[in-house]
Amino acid sequence: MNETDAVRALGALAQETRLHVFRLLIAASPEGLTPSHLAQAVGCAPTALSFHLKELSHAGLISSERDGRNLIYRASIAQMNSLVGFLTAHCCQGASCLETTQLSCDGC
Amino acid sequence: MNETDAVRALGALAQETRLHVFRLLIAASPEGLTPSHLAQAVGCAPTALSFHLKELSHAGLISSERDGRNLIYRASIAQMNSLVGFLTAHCCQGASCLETTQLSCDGC
DNA sequence: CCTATAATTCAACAAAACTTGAATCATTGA
DNA sequence: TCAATGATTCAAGTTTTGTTGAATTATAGG
Repeated sequence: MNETDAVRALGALAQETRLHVFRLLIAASPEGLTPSHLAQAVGCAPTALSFHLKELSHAGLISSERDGRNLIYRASIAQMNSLVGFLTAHCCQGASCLETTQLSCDGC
Repeated sequence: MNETDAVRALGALAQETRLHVFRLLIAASPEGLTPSHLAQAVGCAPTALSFHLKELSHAGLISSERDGRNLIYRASIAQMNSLVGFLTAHCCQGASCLETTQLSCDGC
């Protein structure tokens, strides 16, 4: 994760609908959710949801897989860990800070 | 930290100049840096820097203190910890995830 | 093959964020 | 008190984001 990737990831999360979607996907890990389910859960039009899913996906924070007529979106825990690591690195020049550990999930 | 606060904090960090500034302030914790120093370090006009510092400040990610003619800006480690905690909460419904620890600094 | 469902893409518009230069405020020191 | 320095505010214009409805792609099932 570099500064450019971090800005993109942060920008992807810095929007009410997208943050809501992402947190639903985090909570629904590792099964994932379909766009129809997400659209209903966050109360937004399918077109708008697609736009937001693309933003999250482009930032590497979610991925998708087709299952028949449905798509299944899942949160990318690894990317989230990279982002958190990037944000908390080098505090106090490393002199007096404990580093954070990362999320470690069965099946994520 | 709630969803609204998180969107504001993420939005504050989701911009190249501001992320750069914030990371400089994290690395310079707990001493902090002046706007002149930051403007020179990130290569931006004083007016633009003021705008960005206000965004970060409004999001609670930094704070400032006057020292003569200078202001000294510092990163707010506590707010950063809250944000990271909010982002990583409820993964896998808590079923199979290790939580992250927080930054713990002497003097931050 | 045709229809229905799930989801996306596209183009147009509306809203929010960013940059710039000029003006203003606060502090220091002559 | 006046000039100089550090920093912010304001108003403008530009750019980037987000929303909407219509059209399009992909898949399943009759």
